[in-house]
Amino acid sequence: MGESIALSVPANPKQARSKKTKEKIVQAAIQLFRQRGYEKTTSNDIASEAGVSVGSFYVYFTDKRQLLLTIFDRLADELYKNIFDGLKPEHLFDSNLRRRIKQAVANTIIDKQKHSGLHRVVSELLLKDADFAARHKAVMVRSIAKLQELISLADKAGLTWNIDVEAAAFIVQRVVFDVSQDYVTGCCEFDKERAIEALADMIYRFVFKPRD
Amino acid sequence: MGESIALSVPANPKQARSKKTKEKIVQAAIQLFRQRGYEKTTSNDIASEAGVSVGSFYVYFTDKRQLLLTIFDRLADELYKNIFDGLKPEHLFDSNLRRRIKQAVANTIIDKQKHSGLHRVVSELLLKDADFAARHKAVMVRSIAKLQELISLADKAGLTWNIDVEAAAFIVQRVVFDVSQDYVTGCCEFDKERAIEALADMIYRFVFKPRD
Amino acid sequence: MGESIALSVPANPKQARSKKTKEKIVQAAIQLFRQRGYEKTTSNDIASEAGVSVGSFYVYFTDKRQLLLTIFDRLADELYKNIFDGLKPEHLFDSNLRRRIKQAVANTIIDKQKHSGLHRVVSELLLKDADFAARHKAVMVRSIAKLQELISLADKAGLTWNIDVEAAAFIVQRVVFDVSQDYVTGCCEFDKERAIEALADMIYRFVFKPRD
Amino acid sequence: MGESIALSVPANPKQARSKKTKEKIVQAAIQLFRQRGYEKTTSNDIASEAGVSVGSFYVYFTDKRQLLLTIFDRLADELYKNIFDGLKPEHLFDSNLRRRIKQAVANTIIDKQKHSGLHRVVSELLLKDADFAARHKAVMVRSIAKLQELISLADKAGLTWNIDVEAAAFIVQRVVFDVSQDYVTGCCEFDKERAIEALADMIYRFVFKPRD
DNA sequence: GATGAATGAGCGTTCATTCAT
DNA sequence: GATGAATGAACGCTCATTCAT
Repeated sequence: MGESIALSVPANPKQARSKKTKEKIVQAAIQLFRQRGYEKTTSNDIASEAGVSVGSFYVYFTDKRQLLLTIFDRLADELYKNIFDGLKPEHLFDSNLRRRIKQAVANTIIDKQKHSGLHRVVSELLLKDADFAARHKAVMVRSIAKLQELISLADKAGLTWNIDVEAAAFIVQRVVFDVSQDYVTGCCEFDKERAIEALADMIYRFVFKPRD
Repeated sequence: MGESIALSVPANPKQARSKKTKEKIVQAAIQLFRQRGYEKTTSNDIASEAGVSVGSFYVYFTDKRQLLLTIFDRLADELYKNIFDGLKPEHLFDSNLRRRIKQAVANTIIDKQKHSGLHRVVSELLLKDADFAARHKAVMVRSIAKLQELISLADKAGLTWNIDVEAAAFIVQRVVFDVSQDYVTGCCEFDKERAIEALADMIYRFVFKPRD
Repeated sequence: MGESIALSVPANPKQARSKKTKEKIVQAAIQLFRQRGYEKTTSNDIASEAGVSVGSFYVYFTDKRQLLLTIFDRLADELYKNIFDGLKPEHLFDSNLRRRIKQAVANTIIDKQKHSGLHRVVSELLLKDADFAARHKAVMVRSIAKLQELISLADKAGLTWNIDVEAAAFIVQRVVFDVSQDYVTGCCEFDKERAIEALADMIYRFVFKPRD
Repeated sequence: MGESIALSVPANPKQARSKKTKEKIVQAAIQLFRQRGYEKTTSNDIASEAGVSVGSFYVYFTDKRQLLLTIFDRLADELYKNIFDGLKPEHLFDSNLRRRIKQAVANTIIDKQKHSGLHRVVSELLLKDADFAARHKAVMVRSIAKLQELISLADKAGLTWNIDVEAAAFIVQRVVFDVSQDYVTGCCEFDKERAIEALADMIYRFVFKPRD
């Protein structure tokens, strides 16, 4: 068809080139950040790895930090969705709630690992960069609030132990995110499948009374 | 006694002065690391804060990194003791096991907070420095092994659910250390007392069957 | 007439377009130089302000410097005319010679102020660029020669004190150009009208004997 | 004498070395600024010319600009003194007032030439750096005020023409400083002695009525 | 001719480290 | 041992200029 020909000949070939270059830089950055961390990766390194000049780097990004800040927001959104899309209020009454919890835990770990290099780098900045820390905190607070909503519902439905709902939401969120992060930092190695199982068990037994 | 004489009149006054200088440097480093983090603290800053010359700094330490490595080892040992000194095999059969667990959790958080600045700094390096990462991992592995020993005992005594002992040890250790670390990085703020309570509950319910 | 046809239908429309593009660049350069000075105006800025590509900039000008050099020549010619068109040998015997002098002084100051931004920029380069300095010097020398011619005539006609004609020409030229430049650089602020009056008085009393 | 021995063995040889290094940098800066101007002289160039490392440059000066700012203040003070130390109110009634004026003019030119390279460089910055411009303006204003004081006195004593005292002070100051600056920028070359003579004549005839 | 993405030498600056005193 | 002036490699970043389209 004529249309497919039109698609294969982009309106503006220059913009396509730009996009490609930008992507080359992003990919090079991800790779180097993964290998060396944020600080030890220089903008010259990134450009060189991407096969472009330093000048090009600064055409597309104001600096190293801004590159990462942008990526961070994307990551955070994706992660949030991956976790909570499979964890709706109605699921609380499912017979397979436990499996759902396990799935949410697994999703968190899997998602973090998928972008392992970036999560490492982000956490490197979290400790030094107030902006990163603030954004990260906001994401955590949002997740905790979401969990609290769910647990609170379960609580009202008499599904849970007599617990401190706020504290439970806080702890559960921390526990899942932190262990996921551990798999990212590589600070410990334990069979992922068994760890997920244990984590899900722990959360389930902590919050919910045994059913039937 | 000869010993007390030796202590009050050091055989070598120079060595005493050395030790004092070294300690001044360490203390200055701790203070500055706490305030500014590792990267933003220069060796000149440390020397200047300690009231010694940069030259002296390099007499006692090969570099900034080695100084931190030393500090790290001290920290790790102290933390390990604080946690496990109150958690012996015999405690498993105590009626107040739960309180013991809570105490161990509290100890971890308190200890980390006591040296909050340093833990931050160490975690800054963990992500970039293989040596730090390795030492840190070793400490984690050691803690996990210790926990596994305890849980295994409990398991054999029929105190626990039918659980994956290894996975449980791993998860419990991660959970406690990570949440403690969260209080260090300031990534989230929740009333410590309630968090400790929740964490202890979670661990207890996860591992142990309800008693009578 | 053929001429009017030629004007309304240019032989080569491309050349007309070229000229227009070139002029757009020149105007953009003038505006930006005025606002930011020479160094702080990049060639990318100029092209962008002119609404053309950097590439086009380099089609019409070898570089930023050459652009300014062109502008400089225009400026210098215009200034020279403004001053000396009202100062002819025959005016020396006019009864209103003093008014003529005042007018020449005023013209110099007014002309410089009209292109104030550009004169600033030119003087920025004068100190660093030998070519600019040389051209500027040539203009000065030409002005001094013109003045010397006039003063020499007056001298021969017995209108002046017994003065060093060459030195007088030199000083008078410097004085007028320099004070004009002061109003350009904004290094001092004094009511222009009174300054012009004073300057004219000074020159008149210096060179000419009182008349009648 | 013991004292001379003490003097030849400075209390702190390190401070002497520092001072020497700093001076080497200043001298190198002056030389290079002279040759290439401010912008074209890099801090690396200065360090290299001074035979020290870039690091040393930044030990003694926060940056290139601060180096020049410091020097500027010194220059300005010295110049002010050189001019006005020989031009006191009482001199107005001297029979050799004209010689005094000539001397002040000569001092200005000579002083500027003595530090010719620096004055060039300062004037380079005057056009781009608000701080420099402001400081320079302040010096000019101070000089004009001083001159106005003198001319005003002469005016009250009936020594002058019926002139606009403020305008006269302004113009005289500008004229002298600007012509001096011309000798610094090298924008014109005329025998200095004759130029000074002419300038002094001009000022004298402009302000003062002929004396007997 | 016109475009604008790409270039890369070179800038100002920092700081871990050395070494003459 | 102690000092601190000196070092210089290496960083992040700019911008005049080129050249494939």
